[in-house]
Amino acid sequence: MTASSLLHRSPLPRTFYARPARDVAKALLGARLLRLVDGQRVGGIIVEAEAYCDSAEPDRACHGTRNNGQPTLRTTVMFGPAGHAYIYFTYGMHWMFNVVTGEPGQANAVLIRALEPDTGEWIISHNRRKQPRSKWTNGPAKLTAALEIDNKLNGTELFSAETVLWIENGRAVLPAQIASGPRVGLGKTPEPWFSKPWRYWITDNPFVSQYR
DNA sequence: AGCACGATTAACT
DNA sequence: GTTAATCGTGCTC
Repeated sequence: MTASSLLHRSPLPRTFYARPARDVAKALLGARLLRLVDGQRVGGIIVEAEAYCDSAEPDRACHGTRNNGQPTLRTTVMFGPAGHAYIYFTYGMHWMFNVVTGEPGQANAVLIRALEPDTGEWIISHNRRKQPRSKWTNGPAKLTAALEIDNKLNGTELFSAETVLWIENGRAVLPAQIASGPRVGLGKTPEPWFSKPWRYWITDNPFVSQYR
């Protein structure tokens, strides 16, 4: 393998993201999330994702619904154009990676919850040392730690030619292999939002997050 | 100005 | 199964 092939990028186009979050979440299963770290590609196959703010009525689980549905310093990117990275800090220590979907002015987004690592695994193993490979990227904050994704990448254009963070075509996933269920970690979110089946994952994939 | 909690994780018992 | 870690955000007073 040559040095130039290591740097090759073929990101999904902006138009891939410009549709409802649930459609994007399902289409992302099997795609490969990649991050350039010290000139090396690091990442894996997306195996679990959740849709937020994808309904006519305000999704009470969605950050974009807070502050009376108006953008804040934190959520501005969510309200912007599709194909950008919305990255936020939570629980005092964790970063979460989302892709912005839909039309500008709406706060649609998809949370990437788990990857099957397949690229630059020596870098992932360093970032996730002390953990077994099965737990390197099987959770939303685990994968950001593994791929060195933090606030410096908030707002990144995932489709630009020079991006250091992008998603490309990966593995084919048939509709029959996609499972769905309620989103994880919604806490006090009221019904019906608590139970909306807007979490999608690849059936039987061992890197899907474990706990509820 | 103060406060409760979060789109979680790892290390406990 | 239970709990500490750790702090920015949005909401209430």
